Amino acid sequence: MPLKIGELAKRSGCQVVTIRYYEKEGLLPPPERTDANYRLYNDSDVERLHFIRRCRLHGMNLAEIRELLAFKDHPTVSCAWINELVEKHIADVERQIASLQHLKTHLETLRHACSGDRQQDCGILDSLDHGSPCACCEDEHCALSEYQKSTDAEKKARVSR
Amino acid sequence: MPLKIGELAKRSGCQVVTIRYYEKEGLLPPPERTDANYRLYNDSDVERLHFIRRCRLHGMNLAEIRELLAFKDHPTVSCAWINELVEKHIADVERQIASLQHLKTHLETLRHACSGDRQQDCGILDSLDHGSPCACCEDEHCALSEYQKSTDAEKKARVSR
DNA sequence: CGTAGTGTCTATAGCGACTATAGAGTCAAC
DNA sequence: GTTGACTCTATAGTCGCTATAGACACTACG
Repeated sequence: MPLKIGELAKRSGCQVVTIRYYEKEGLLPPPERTDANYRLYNDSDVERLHFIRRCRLHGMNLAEIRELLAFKDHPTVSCAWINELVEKHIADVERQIASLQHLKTHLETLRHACSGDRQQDCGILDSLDHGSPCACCEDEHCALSEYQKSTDAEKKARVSR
Repeated sequence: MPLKIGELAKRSGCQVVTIRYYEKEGLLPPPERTDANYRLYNDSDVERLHFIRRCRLHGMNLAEIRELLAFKDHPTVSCAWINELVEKHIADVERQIASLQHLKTHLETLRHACSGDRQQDCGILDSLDHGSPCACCEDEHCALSEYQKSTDAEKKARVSR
């Protein structure tokens, strides 16, 4: 018994609009329709959507998922590249963690820079104004500025809600 | 001696278009102009832009930076809320780190799921198809799905390049 | 039978912080 | 005078959704 889009949304934990969006983006095939033009999904659609959501949870972007789906549909070559994809994501995640940990030490330095309750000469503002965030940031290879650069890749592999 | 926009970009490490964007967004005041309508920046603009970039590096979004700048320009109230802002960012960053570390364990499980070199029955694809990513994700409070939710806030405080 | 409430449809615009592109003007050096 | 680097404005694109508007479909209740 086929599902309407709302039921599929409930089962997959994503929103109705997101399902339609995946269809528009070519990740889900155009489903059958009722006489009233309502979308009808079958078991293979349910599985495909779950696959997509799992991939998103693993930080993959839609282009990568499209590739994986194409391979699933027509596994013509070796899957070695999938290993590489996963390795790449692990490396990405490690880089993000390192950057965030560094960022955290910076923020903690900031936190102790001001006692609060001041109308002027707030130590935090001073620090944001003049201080280099920490000694390591004096040189070119500050992890915090690396963090900036890393976010492009990061942005592309983001899951929201 | 005032700077043209390209020189300011070099000094601040951000791009020309980004500077114009900050002006459009009201973070930088409209600068003076040459007869040829080129923007001219003075020392206080340089400082202000550095302040903005440092804040961005600390993961603050443009709305927060606008608030900080307004306070810097007219420090009429206590700066206690700045401490709160920093605390909030630390908590955010901690949440992001936890989510990413969890994501990493998931990806590492995936990595060992397939030896590669297969045309069919790739273990990684199987795992993405059917497996729940890890035992902890069987219940409702999986950190990985928390990761999904956290990214809204995260997205708002992102620095790219 | 009407109607209220929910679900679905399409199309379009908005989010955040930029980034890219087009087409035109400016300036310095050769 | 012409090449190349720089600047200007205005507009559209990025990513993965999310929100909105206006219309149609379906079900339950009186």
